[in-house]
Amino acid sequence: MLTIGALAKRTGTKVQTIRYYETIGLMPPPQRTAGGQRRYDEAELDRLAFVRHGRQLGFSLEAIRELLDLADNPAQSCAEADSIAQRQLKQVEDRIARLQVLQVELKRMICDCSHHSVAQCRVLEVLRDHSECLTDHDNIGA
Amino acid sequence: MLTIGALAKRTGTKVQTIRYYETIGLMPPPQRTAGGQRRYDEAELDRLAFVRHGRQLGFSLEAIRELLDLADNPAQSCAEADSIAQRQLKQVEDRIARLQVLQVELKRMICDCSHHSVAQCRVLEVLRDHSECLTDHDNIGA
DNA sequence: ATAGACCCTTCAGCCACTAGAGGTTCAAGA
DNA sequence: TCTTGAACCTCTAGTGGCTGAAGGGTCTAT
Repeated sequence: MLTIGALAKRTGTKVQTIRYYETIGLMPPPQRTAGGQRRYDEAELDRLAFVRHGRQLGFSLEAIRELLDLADNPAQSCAEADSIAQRQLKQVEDRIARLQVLQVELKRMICDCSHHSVAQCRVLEVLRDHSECLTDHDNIGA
Repeated sequence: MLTIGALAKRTGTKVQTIRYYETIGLMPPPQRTAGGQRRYDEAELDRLAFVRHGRQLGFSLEAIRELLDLADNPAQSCAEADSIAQRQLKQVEDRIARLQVLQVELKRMICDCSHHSVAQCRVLEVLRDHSECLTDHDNIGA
């Protein structure tokens, strides 16, 4: 039986995060000692590893929840798991594309700016200039 | 004089976001009509455009705040603006690299999984399997 | 028996917004 | 001048995915 700290160490998770997963119902309530401390078994370690690996791949907790449901009912077709992964891949590819646009623009900003005064600083100029704005006004934060 | 709605439209920002920027001190408190509505001029439009462009380039609001301070004091060297942009470029490049790793792994998951039953589903299998875990346990969320 | 490493709950905070409730003001048309 | 209704106002709460801290309790080795 693992303490929460041991489980945390073995999965590369913080203790608080494991408790957080429990409060949102992603991890089941584990056994407790007489004194009220959590004790975990191998099945729970597997489940947490699944969750963490999904997070590393960029899946949202909601997507992971769906995948866990699928894994719990293995009789169905895997088409749904496939489509969740497809959605995720598309998101990742979109993000890469957008970041590459930014990369180009940042490089252009930087290489033109070599320690002149702020007044002619290319970095600030580019940020100020509307005409050099990216046209995509949406989807900022992702 | 622009209403907040007009300003929002011209900068591709939501009205609430502009008010939010004001509460956190990123935008100055604007003039008000007798009835208490906000009215903006061109200088404020420029400032907001600067902020939004910075956001599109992935700068944090804190970084943008620093850049605005620099822009307000144009006598100094631009070395600092440069280094903010350098930091930002490095972050962007890190993100791209990590996303490309995920992209490869997701593609591998998907192309091996063509509508078999969940029991042999590659998507779920990959998520379950420790040995195929990414080694990088940190830096999940970014 | 005691030390101290670990665990518990609860609450607040992070970032960058976004949404909604419930009310007020403005500008254009009749 | 009056009325309509779109746009504005403040305030509060919620999002996702955690993280940190306060103020305690428990477990285990010595």
